[in-house]
Amino acid sequence: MRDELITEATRLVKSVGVTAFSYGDLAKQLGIKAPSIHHHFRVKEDLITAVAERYRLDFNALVAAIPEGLASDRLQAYADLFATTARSEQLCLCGAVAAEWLSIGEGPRAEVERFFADQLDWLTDEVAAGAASGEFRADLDSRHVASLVLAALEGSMLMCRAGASPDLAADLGALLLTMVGPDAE
Amino acid sequence: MRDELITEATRLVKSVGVTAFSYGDLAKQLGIKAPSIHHHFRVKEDLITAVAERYRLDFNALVAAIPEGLASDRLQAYADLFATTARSEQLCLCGAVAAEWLSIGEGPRAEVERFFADQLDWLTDEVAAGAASGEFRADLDSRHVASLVLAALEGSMLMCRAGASPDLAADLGALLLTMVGPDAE
DNA sequence: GTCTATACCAGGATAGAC
DNA sequence: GTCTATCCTGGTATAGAC
Repeated sequence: MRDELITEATRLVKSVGVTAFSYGDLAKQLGIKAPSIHHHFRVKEDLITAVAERYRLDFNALVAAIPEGLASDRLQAYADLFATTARSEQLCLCGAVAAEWLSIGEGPRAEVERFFADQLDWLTDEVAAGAASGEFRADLDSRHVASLVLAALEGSMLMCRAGASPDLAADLGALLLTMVGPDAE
Repeated sequence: MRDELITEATRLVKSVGVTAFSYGDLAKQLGIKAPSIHHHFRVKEDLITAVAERYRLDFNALVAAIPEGLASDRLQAYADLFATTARSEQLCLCGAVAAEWLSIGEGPRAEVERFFADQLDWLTDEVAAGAASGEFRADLDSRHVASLVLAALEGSMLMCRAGASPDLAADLGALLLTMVGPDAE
């Protein structure tokens, strides 16, 4: 049941946001009563913290499962992870939580910071590897490029809700690969 | 007073989000009582709509005031508009509203869509002009590049709250200019 | 145009029975 | 581990006086 609560809460946060979802919503979805949730998560902040932690771990597992190969293929696969979320009209969980930064507690904040740090680390390594192998242009700072990729993917999910194509995240991934490729011009 | 309400509500939404701010918070800041606000905005959705509309118009005015010159200078000035917001630990108002898309009404949604459409139109023209003049590489689709710029700037504000440098938005602007420049390699 | 008073509802959280 | 009952708080909104 604890797992199911986290799963459903994750879906709700990605859809409506942290403040806007209630224990009542969550209980209704799972066929239990709201106070029962307090047995598993004493206060709402504990639940959000657990949600963010599991999201980070699950996401890292998905990233780790990206097959070896060209850096460009791996980065496109990475962008597609976000594109999947965007197509379902949801946000990256950590993006949604970050948007309400001042309304959440310390626990969730620490998890979200860790999520972004993990993503930047992975992307930085990947971009650096592509540059080292000659697959990408070598005159750019890897960590800056990594930040650009992550920021663009997070932002694209916001824009998907406000009229942009559901394929925006995937398209931006492809465009970024063109731009970092050595065949500019 | 109506103007002051919109000004203060804008600040609150950019800081804590739409759902998390109340008429009570707003009233306290302005030294009046919460019910007085209903005289100016019958329901909260009306206020959010007005906030989003004014933000869009004001932002468009700032963009229109960017001096003529090189496309790269103009784009960097554009990025700096977002960087200013990021440095104050706030979000783009429309990014914040978009993050709570399912909790807001039709009025605010329409305004936010118009905001993003306006930004994409301006950026697309600017990128196309830079490409036409030889300032930027010409093999990229202007509208895609425009989407990338906007998504990256919106995303960078989220990341600023979660540990990223306050200068991230400005840095990404500079990086994007390097990447679209004709001097790749 | 702002106030007080108030209605009304919803959310978070606790206590204690089963 | 889930329930019912309950408390408290805070939020939106209305009515009507000033």
